[in-house]
Amino acid sequence: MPELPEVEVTRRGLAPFVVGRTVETVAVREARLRWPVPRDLGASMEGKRVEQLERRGKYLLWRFEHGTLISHLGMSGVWRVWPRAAVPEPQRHDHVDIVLASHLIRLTDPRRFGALLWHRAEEGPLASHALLAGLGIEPFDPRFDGPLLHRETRRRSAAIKQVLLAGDIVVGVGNIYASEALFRAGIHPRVSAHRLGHERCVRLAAAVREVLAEAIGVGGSTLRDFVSAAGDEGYFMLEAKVYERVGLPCRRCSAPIRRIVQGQRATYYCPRCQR
DNA sequence: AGCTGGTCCTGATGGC
DNA sequence: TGCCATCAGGACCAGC
Repeated sequence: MPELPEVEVTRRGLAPFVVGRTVETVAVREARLRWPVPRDLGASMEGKRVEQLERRGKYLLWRFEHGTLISHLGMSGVWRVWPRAAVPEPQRHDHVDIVLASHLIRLTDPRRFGALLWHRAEEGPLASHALLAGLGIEPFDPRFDGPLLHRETRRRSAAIKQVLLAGDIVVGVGNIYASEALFRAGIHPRVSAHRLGHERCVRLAAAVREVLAEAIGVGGSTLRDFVSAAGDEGYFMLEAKVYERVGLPCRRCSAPIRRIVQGQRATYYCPRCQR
């Protein structure tokens, strides 16, 4: 399940092969994703140079002068890089190939929760795109801190776990790292967001940043294998303190970790360390 | 077979 | 009454 760290590691892995390169051809062979991949994607990109590869939340943005390829990995999406001399036969869940001079970049997404859309520059600023406009602040933006989190949660009565996941205050916190960040901050996942005091918001903001940064570090250590990653290990995870550890002893206090369901999603926490 | 999950969408609810 | 922000639930999928 790609969370922000996976997307960021993907961005760093792809960038050397993509930025400053010109797209030769695009093949859309399985257009069914969350929304149909535009058939004329090739016409939009072929012969054009990728200026930058950026990330906003969990969206990966291929910036061209005249537009942007907006990509989301959903639940199971992976971008892989192949030398053109060694490209394997397309498989069932291979959706799109982007062919550059020396490498081919392939999007695979079995569950099809991902997205691949084209935004023309003349439509207006990318940040105003419907998918991006409502996103919260980046966790590594220096403006994201405890006071901001405190201010933004005053009107939110929902559980803090679900407010983190909503992504309209801070982006990039998925189901795994929401549990992990709350454990690190010592906050019970069911606490109403607006009940959190200033001090606890300071701790939670720091925990979110730390957990995500450490996870990027873990994924970053695999970057040297990014091209033709033979192991197909698209995802990675920080050593979980609570995630999927129901019944196991808390690594800090040994109390059994609990599993609850919030918004139809699993949450894990330590009943003694988190209040 | 039934359960899982990230995000968008829709429709309901709440506050003013 | 109306509006806006927030909230809850449903839908989308293949793989186990």
